[in-house]
Amino acid sequence: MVKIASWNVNSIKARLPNVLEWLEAAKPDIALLQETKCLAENFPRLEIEAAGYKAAVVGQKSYNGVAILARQAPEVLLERLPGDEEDEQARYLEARIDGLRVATIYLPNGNPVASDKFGYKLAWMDRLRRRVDALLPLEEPFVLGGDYNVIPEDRDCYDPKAWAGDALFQPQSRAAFRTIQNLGLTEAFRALHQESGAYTFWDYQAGAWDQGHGIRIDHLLLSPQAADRLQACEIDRAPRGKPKASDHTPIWCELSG
DNA sequence: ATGGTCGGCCTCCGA
Repeated sequence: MVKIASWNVNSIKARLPNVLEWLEAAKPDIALLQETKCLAENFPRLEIEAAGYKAAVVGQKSYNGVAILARQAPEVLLERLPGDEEDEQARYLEARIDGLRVATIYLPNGNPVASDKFGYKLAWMDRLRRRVDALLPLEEPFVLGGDYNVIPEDRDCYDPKAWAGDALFQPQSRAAFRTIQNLGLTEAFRALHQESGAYTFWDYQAGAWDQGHGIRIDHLLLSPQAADRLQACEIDRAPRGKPKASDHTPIWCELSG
C-alpha cells in the first residue's frame, strides 16, 4: 500500500512545526506540497530529512512554490508545466517514486475574473490538459495532486451564491477541470464519497473554519492504472484545527500494491 | 454588526 497526500501549506517556513507534526501523525509515503513560498535553496531540507523524508523542490521568492516529499529521493521528471516557456511561476513538479509518477500542482487562483490572471488560469489548465494527454498513452499509474483552485460542483461549496463571482467557481474553470477529468482520470475523493460539505479550504477571515464555511479545491486525479488500485481517499481535517494552521487541510489516498 | 486574516515583505500584494 502506498499513501499519497497533498497539502497547500501556505508557507513551509511558517508551517514547519505543523508539517513535521502532520508527517509524524499521518505518515504519508509521498507528500505533495504547495505554496511553500520560498526559494529552493531556502527550503528547510534538514528538518524534513530529520523527519525521514527527502525533498524535491521548485521554489520562487515569496509566492507559489511546490515540493514532493518521499522516503527515497524523488526522481525529478519535470520542473515546470510544458507549453509556455515564458511562465516563471513555480507551480508544477513531476517526479517518479518507486515506479509511481506523481505531480504536485498549484493551479493559478485566477482572481479577479476581469483580469489577465483569469486568462492565465485558463491557459494553465489547457496546458495541464495537454500534459495529461501526453501521459495517458504511457498507460502508467500516476497521481496528479494539489491545489486546483477549482470548486467542481455546488456540493463542494458551503454557499454557492457567495462564490458565484469567484474564479474558483466560474463555469469556465469548472468546465476546464471536467475536460481534464474526462480524458480518463479519476478524481479520487468523489469516486469514493458522494456527500456534500467535505471541504479542504476554509478562509482565515470571518470565522470560516468555526462556522464550517469551506470549499473543496484540493484534489487527487488518478490515471486509470492508479485508479484500479485506489483503496481509500480521505480529507484529514485535524491540521486545520491546530494553532497556526494553514488555510488548507491535507487530502490523501491509498493505492494497493 | 456593511467587518474580518494570514504570510512575505521594497507598508501592500496575493490569497
